[in-house]
Amino acid sequence: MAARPTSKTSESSDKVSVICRALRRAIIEQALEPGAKLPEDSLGERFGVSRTIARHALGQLAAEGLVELRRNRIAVVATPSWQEARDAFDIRIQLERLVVRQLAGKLTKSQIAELNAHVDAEDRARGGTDAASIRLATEFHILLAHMTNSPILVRYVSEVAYRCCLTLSLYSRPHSTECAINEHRALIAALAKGDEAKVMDLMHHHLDSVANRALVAPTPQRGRDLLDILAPYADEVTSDRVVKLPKVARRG
Amino acid sequence: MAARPTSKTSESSDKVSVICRALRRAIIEQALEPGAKLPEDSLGERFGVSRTIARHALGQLAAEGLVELRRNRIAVVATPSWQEARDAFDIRIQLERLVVRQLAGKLTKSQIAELNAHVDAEDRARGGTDAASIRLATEFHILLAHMTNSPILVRYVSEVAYRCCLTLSLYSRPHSTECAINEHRALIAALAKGDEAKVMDLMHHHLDSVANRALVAPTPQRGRDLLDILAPYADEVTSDRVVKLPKVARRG
DNA sequence: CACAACCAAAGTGCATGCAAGCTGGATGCC
DNA sequence: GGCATCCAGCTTGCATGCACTTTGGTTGTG
Repeated sequence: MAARPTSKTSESSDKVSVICRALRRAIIEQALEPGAKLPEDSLGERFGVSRTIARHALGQLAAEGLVELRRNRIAVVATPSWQEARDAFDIRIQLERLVVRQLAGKLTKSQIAELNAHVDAEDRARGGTDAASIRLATEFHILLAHMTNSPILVRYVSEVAYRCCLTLSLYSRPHSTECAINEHRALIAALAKGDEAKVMDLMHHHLDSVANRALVAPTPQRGRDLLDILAPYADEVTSDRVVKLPKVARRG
Repeated sequence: MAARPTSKTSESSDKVSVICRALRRAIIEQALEPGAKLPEDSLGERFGVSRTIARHALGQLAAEGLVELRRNRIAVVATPSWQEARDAFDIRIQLERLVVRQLAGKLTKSQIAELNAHVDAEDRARGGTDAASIRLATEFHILLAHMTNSPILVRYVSEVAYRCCLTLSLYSRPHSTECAINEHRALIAALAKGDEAKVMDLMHHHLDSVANRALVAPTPQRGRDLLDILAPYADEVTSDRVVKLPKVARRG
C-alpha cells in the first residue's frame, strides 16, 4: 500500500502534470477558447520550464483530445466538430451509466454528504461566471467517477467530460446550466435510494438533455469547417467586392 | 482540403508515433510482457532516435495506460490488477455496444466483405501463435470501430481493447480465442441484417464471454500486488528458512 | 556472521543548442 | 494596381549535455 506520490496513471512527472492541470482548467473554464494558440516557448516561459516540458505537456493534452498538434505548427486548443461533440456525449452517457450502476446503493453517508456539498457549491456559483458553473458541473460528474474506485473509469469519464466541456464553449448558448443542478440533486437521491435502473435512466436523460441544451443545432458557426461556413457566401464573391473576411479574433 | 499528412488526433510527430505503434504491437503480441522494463536509452538506441523522442513515446503510451511511468524509475509495461481488467472489459462492452448500434444495418457491401476477410485471416491464424490470434481478434473490434467514422469512438475502443489485450497475457490461459471467431461471424451477419437490439446483445455477450474466458479467477498469480501474494507465506517466514523467493524472471 | 553505511554505475529530469519548416510582409514583375 | 516571389522571423523537431536520483554491490563494523 505504498503511498503513490503524485503519479496517477499517466502524468509522468510533477512539472508536466502541473502544466497539464493548469491548461485543462483554463480550457474548460473557457479562458482558452477552441483554436487558441499554445506556442511551446510561451508556455515554458509562463510556467518557468523549458520547451521540452511544455512540449511534453502538450503531448499529453493532445492524447486527451484537448489540444491539436500539427507538425511544425503551433499547437491549438482543439475544435471538435459538431458530430464529434455528439459522439463524445454518446460515449459519455454510456460511461456514466456504468458509473452510477456501480455506485447505486453503495455510497457511504460521507460520500453522499460530499456530493451534496458539491452541488451546494454549484448552487452558490449560479450567480457567478458561466465558467465556474460549467467547471463545477463537470467536476460533479468526475467526483462521481472517483467514487467508483476504478482508475480506468475515472480516466475515461474525466477525459470525455472535459471534451464535452470544450464543445460547450463552441456550440452552447450561455445560461444552459441552470436546471442541471436539480438533476444533480435527483441523481444523488436516487443513488442513495439504490435503484440501479432508475439511477441509470436519470443519468442517461440528464446527460442527454445537457447535450441537447448544448448542441442546439448542427450549425458549427465557429466550427472548424470554414469551407462549409463560407459556402453560402461563395456566390457573392464573384459578383461584388467581398466584405472583409470575418476572421475570428482569437487573441484579445 | 489539405491532405492531413500523418497526424491523426494525437500522435504528434512521425518518429514518436512509429515508436508508439511498434511498442503497442509488441505489447499486445506479448513480446513485451507486463512488467518488462523500457529504459529510454535502449528504446532510443533501438529505434535510432534520441532519448527525448523515446521519452515522449513512453509518455503517450502511459497516457493510454499501456506503460507505467514512475518518477526516476525505469518505465515498465503496465500490469493491471484483476479488478482493473474487469473494469476495462465493462467499459469496453459499453463502448462496443455503441459501435454496433451505430453500425447495424448501415454497412456497405464492401465493408461487410472487409470484415469477412478479416475473420478469414483470423481463421487462418488459428494454427499459428497465440500472439497473432489475439492481435487479429483485437483488430477486428478496432476495424468495427473505424467503420463508425467517429474518431473519438475509435480512440477509446482502441485504447481499451489494447488494455484488455494486456490483461489477457496476465490472467488468461492459452487457447481461449478459439470460439471467438464464430462469434465474430455471427456479429457480422447480425450487423448486415440490421437488428440493432440483437447485434448489441451479441456484442455484449461476446465480450462478456471473452472476459469470462480470460479472467478465469480473481487470483492474480503474476499480478502486481505481491504483498498480497506473499501473505500466505508470511507465517512460515518466521519458522524456518525461506526457500529462495520465487522472483519471476522477467527477461529471458 | 549479520547488518549498516557507502559508493560507483545506471537511468531519469530537464535545459539548452542547432537545424529545418512555416508564416507573413516586403519586393520585384507584369 | 494586381500578382507571384523571396526573405526574415518565429516556431517546432530533435539531439546532446549536465545534474540529480535510484540501485545494487562492496566494504567496514559490531
